[in-house]
Amino acid sequence: MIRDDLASIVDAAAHAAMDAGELPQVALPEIVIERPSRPEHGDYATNLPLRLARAARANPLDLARKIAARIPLEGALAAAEAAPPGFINVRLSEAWLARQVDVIVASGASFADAKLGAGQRVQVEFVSANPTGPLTAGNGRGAAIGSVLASVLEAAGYDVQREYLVNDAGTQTEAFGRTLVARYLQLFGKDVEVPPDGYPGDYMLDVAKRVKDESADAYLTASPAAPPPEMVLRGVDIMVEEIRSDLDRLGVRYDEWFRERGVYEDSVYDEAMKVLRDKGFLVEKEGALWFASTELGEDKDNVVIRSTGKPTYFASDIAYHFDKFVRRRFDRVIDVWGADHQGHVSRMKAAVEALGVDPARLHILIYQLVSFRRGEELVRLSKRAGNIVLIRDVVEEVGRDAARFFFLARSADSQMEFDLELAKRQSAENPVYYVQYAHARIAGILANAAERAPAFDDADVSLLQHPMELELVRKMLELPELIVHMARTCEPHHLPHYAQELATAFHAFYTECRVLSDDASLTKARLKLCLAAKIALARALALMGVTAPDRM
RNA sequence: GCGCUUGUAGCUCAGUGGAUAGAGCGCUACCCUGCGGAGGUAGAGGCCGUGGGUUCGAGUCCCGCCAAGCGCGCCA
Repeated sequence: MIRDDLASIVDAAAHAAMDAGELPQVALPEIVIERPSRPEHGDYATNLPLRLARAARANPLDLARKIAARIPLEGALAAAEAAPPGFINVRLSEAWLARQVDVIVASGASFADAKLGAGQRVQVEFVSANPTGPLTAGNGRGAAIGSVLASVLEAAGYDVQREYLVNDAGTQTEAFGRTLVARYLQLFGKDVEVPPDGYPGDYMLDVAKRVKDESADAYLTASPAAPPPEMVLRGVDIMVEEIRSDLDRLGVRYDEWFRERGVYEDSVYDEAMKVLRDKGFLVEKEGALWFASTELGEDKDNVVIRSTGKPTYFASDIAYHFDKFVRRRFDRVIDVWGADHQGHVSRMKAAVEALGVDPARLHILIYQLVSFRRGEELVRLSKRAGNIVLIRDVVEEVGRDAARFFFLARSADSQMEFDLELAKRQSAENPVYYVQYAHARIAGILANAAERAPAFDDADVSLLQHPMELELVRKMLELPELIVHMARTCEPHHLPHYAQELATAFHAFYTECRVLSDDASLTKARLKLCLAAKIALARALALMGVTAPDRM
């Protein structure tokens, strides 16, 4: 990648200047290559001279001149100029830029792939909402962030596994089971109330009906106080099917649906607890067993086994992470959690550390909650309230593509307000259509060309010299850099903005430069440029899980 | 009270310590006898919450304050 190459070129130039005695021998800081915001500052810039000035006790502009003079102008590089107060601005060769069209077309669907991950195994776990109800619209944000982050990591060269943790154990599952039994018995005309801590939503009636259809009166003697385990499991399975289909509507797929119950059945839990016990992290107080997280700098300890003898959710989460790191040996694990879980981040990291795993291998990505409104009316999100917005409703209202684009376009750190009415009303003005339109427009031109223009495999791309043509190429070349940046920072929200900029660059080119003309050579070159732009747009859209239509 | 996150254009939001802070929507004025006008061009609109500090340089880093969201269970 040109940006990384440039860093080593600058590094070499600085060393060459030192060896020549033009600047004192000092340790170089990390070479930062940035993209200047103003075009007259070139394609890339480095502030190395400014950072070096103090140690070298020299004028930064002077340093810039000396280092710039030693940057070889060959291949991709056309100019390296010192600029006050001490930048080196680098300009790419226009001939080289034009040649990249051939490179992009040749790489096809793998355009912008990077090797950052070097095949490391990464797990991205996201959504993992309790299977006690259908997914809420708020879960959609986690789904969009998690799935796109996974795709980005894949593009960056990681071996990625997408996982959903199904919480099929614990108190909430028990409440779900009690509700299921109550609803089931009601179907037989029995006078049984849904327990106060249960789930009153109508969907539980549907679950109960399915259980009744499948098992008839097999559970007629069951009591809400003691739900039959296999009945609860069947109910959970039905709920998971629903969740799976909700996610499918959003275009989200998983490699693994991991059952929380599994950590108890497969001795993972016992092993994880043994590790903690052996290391002295488990202490008994007040009749319960605690994880001594204070020893790792936490401000308080946390219960892992209740005085009733039952493990807490934290205990199974510890076992679950033991499974991820020790059993399944992922190099890195990324958990995508909603802000309501943010209080668990540091204790989870402490637990992982206590298990003997470097906590840096665990990245917990917190996204702020989404609030929904319809015009002026605020919509409360609670599975127990009737007024809930489901992800399937959002997808139905605004469409999968717009929903994903919208959820994705904001940084995970910022809260977002989703006005369903606005999203629906403005759907034609939604940026996602702008991007898709650019793709469809290119597809239209290429289809048109297939009929009345010659094949362009042998196009001479060196004819691409118009500023708009080169601007479009520059924008395409940002994608590989962006993928690496997003993979490093776990920030997929840059993708929608990039896609929009790329679409703008294409529209600008299209307005300025006629593609199909009497000039056969230029027509071929521009058709090839169009194809390259289509490839780049399609890749950006594919990473977002948004369709790239040929017509709309 | 303590912790995490946020505060940038009328609205929704971008902005890897750099050079004159950006986009979309909305608003104003333009551009169709040629490939898809779901397009393009131009303009108005900003004490980047606030007060200090670090730095050659701060929207970006540090501290205080104000405001908002979310946490602070032997729930998950």
